[in-house]
Amino acid sequence: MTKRSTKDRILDASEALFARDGSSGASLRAITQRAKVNLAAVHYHFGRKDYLLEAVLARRLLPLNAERIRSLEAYQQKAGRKKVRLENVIEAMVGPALRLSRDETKGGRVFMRLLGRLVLEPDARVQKLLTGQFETVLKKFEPALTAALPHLEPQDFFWRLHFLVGSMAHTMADSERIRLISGGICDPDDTEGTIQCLVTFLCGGLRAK
Amino acid sequence: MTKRSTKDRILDASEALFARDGSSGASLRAITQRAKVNLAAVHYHFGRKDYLLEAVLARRLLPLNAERIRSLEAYQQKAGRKKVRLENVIEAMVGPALRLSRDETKGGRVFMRLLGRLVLEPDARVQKLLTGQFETVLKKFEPALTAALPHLEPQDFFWRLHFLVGSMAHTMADSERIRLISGGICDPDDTEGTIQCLVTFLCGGLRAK
DNA sequence: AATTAATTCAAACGTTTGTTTGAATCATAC
DNA sequence: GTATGATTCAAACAAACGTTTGAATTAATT
Repeated sequence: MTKRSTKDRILDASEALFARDGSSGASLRAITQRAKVNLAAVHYHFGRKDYLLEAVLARRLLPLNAERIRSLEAYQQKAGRKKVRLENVIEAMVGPALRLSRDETKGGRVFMRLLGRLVLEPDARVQKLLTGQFETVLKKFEPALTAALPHLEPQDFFWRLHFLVGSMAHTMADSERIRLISGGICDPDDTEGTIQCLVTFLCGGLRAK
Repeated sequence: MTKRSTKDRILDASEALFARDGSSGASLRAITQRAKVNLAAVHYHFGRKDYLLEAVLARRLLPLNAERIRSLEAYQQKAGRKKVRLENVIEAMVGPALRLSRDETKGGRVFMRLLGRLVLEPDARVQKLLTGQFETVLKKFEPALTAALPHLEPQDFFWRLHFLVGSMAHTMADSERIRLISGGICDPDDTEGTIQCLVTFLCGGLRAK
């Protein structure tokens, strides 16, 4: 077991504490203490607390969105000249995110909770990063989505996309509440089952008259 | 124009700044300055910062959930011995919340953004208040929901309820993003249109095979 | 009008915050 | 092995934080 670098240890600890306590609630002292690292190391490697938060975000988000696009392109290749089924488009969109949210070796739940919190944080730099990433993904997905939903007017299209994002974000960010309110009937650790359930729900909603 | 009481001014300012900066990011000094009130007034009226946050929350949440239940009961009365249509059950659930989220005289957008942030905040007291309120509402709605969705297995039932909450919360909390990503096509200020669009989507998702 | 209670106020309390500094330590290359 | 650059470290910085205090002021009651 080779121990992780200072930079990675800081990123891991930041991810956990930003997620738990919020970006202003998590102190650099708590972070460096958890990372077993000197306080000044944060400023040496990342410059400022703000930049640290951005680095935490980018580390997971860029690979995630790359994976989404890769997955969509795989479905498109498999469909050949025919259009991709709605179920597959949606799976390419929410599948990678949900799998990441359940993969503890890559931040998993912790990162998703952080992401959920940051969506509503009005910090300008964070927002720019988030919406920039979202628009990149949307641009890739929009043709496949409109093709699969030809009868949907633009207004309804965008609204339902908005609702989709809400369901997805909530499912990724808050994985334990469902276990509680369902009295143990639902198991958020069953990743593929959750994805299938979510895709069914979303396709039903997207296709609704 | 009779000016509002100290207590109300503090609550209003807290609501705005908690929503904008988070519960730890908003300082009591910023709050009291905005409320044009002495710093110590917060501790005099609310005791501690934590209690202030709870008071902000309770002020809007208790009336909202009362209104939800009242609305459902109105639909039940109108339906007589027949069961209430799914569309109406969902409208009773999301309608009052969305109307509140668009009513600027009652906090409106500001409160909903705060609510969205607090859902992912693990503060024990806040969580207890939130889940307690949610369970009260769910207990009232569950019979009507299962009656309107008789073929749904319990597992799917709870999952879809979870997805519903996500769409609803996201729509209430983040009202301007939709305008941006839709290029102005969608108008979040059209409250009743948004409600109808959301109800349609949710019913489609809930009924999906 | 006098007395009591409720409220507001300026000032200070001790912590904790993000950030900086300059020396000490480590690794690498010559 | 010595010089050079990268990294770590303990210590300190000023600023901002939540909270407390006790006197001043206002409102309510007798």
